[in-house]
Amino acid sequence: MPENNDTQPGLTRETLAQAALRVLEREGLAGLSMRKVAAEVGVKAASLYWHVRNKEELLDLLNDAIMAGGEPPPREGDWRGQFREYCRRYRQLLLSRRDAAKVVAGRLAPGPNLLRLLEDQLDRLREAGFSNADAALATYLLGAYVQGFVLQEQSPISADETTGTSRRDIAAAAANRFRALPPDAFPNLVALADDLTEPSMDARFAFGLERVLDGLATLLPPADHR
Amino acid sequence: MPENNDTQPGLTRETLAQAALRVLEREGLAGLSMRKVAAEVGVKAASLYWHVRNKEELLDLLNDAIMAGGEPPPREGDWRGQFREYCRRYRQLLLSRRDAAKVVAGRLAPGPNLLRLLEDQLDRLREAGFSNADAALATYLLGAYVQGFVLQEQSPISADETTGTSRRDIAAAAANRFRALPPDAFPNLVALADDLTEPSMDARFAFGLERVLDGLATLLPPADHR
DNA sequence: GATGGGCCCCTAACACCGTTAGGGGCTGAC
DNA sequence: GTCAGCCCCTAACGGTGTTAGGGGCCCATC
Repeated sequence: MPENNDTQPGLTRETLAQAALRVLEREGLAGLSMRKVAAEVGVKAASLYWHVRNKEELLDLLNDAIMAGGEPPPREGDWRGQFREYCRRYRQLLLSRRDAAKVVAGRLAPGPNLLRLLEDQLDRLREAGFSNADAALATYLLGAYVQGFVLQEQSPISADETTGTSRRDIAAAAANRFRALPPDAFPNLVALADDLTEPSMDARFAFGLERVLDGLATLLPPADHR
Repeated sequence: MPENNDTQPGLTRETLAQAALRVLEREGLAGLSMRKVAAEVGVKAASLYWHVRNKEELLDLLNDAIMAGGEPPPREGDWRGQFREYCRRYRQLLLSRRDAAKVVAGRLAPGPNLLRLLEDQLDRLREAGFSNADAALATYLLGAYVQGFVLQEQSPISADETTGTSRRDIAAAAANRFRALPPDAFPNLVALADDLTEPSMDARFAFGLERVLDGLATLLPPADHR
């Protein structure tokens, strides 16, 4: 009653996924419950089990709904620029949805939208000159890095938008925590407190991304490195 | 009563962390509840809140208890061999504990054991010739990759030891799923089905790891690359 | 010796969770 | 008219994190 009743078919798995997405944005992953998703579509919790085997399956739908926002970058320039942009977009996609990294992270079952992106990546990697085996393994590497990075980035402590503490403040606080360690036991953490905390998340991500791309470049004949 | 009552102090945060570790091994992260951890130390759930602010804090303790098993590799050979072994050990540490990746993944708060390992890594990276800034960023990169990888590796679908399905079987099943896709929409997934599913997890991890190490090597003057 | 205060655990309860059993309308086909 | 199917409901089960309030026990202080 309080929410949507769109077209005739009443309740689709697609409608459910969209509702789950809205609940996720509003309440976070911990607050996403069957009852809330049901209420979002104007229905009681038990009714969801007609459309979905269990919550895990709903999370699979949610996962695919998140990946639906993924748009491959334009196919121009060298492979390196394309994949830099690819990873940049993937990170932004995850950051744009609350707790998206946690939803996507442990989920092996690839939905249609992930398959679409995977297919496109493989095509570009092969065209760039990578062997079939290297192309396949490269997609795993890129996915693991981006997901692992955003998972840390999106962790609750660094993403509290509630309080007025800016990113500069929490970085400074972290630096002070490093500096306060016993210098004889942790000389490097004390000395590098600024280096560890000062770079922005964008800079940290870009650093790792360039290293990964460098590493992939060594698989190509030297002429194609860029 | 059913379980431990060791030394005098009765119940320490350390004792609690060890109990949580045992419950995690037995029931998995989803089955780890305050009540079960309490029962493991012979106490009722509400009593835990004397020692711990909430479940999140208990998970921080658990996180540190997992990281306590991390042992830095011997300090011999070139930096590259040392960090290859470092990441190999980190992966094995996470794999050795049920759901360890999920526990460790989103957790920013570094416990003493993580600080100890971080300190050691920074020391080796600086000694290898990396700048302070590069050393700091390199630790983030290595952590993100290993955690991201093991998180996928340890995901429930790939880690069902209950059924008798061997790893070969589930790999073959995944390959068949790729091959069954419409070939005009997913030509690369169909063509590379074997390349995507055949490599063992060890091989996939090693591939990505070598790429990351290659990428880090480019930051050093060419003489020090190995 | 009595008294108080910290420590540490308890019972009871609250609101919420995922999931299942069983039932009831409503629609379209035969 | 009847039957099957779809789709939703109420009610309940056992489990969850967390809090309120209370009660022993030990040790220091008056």
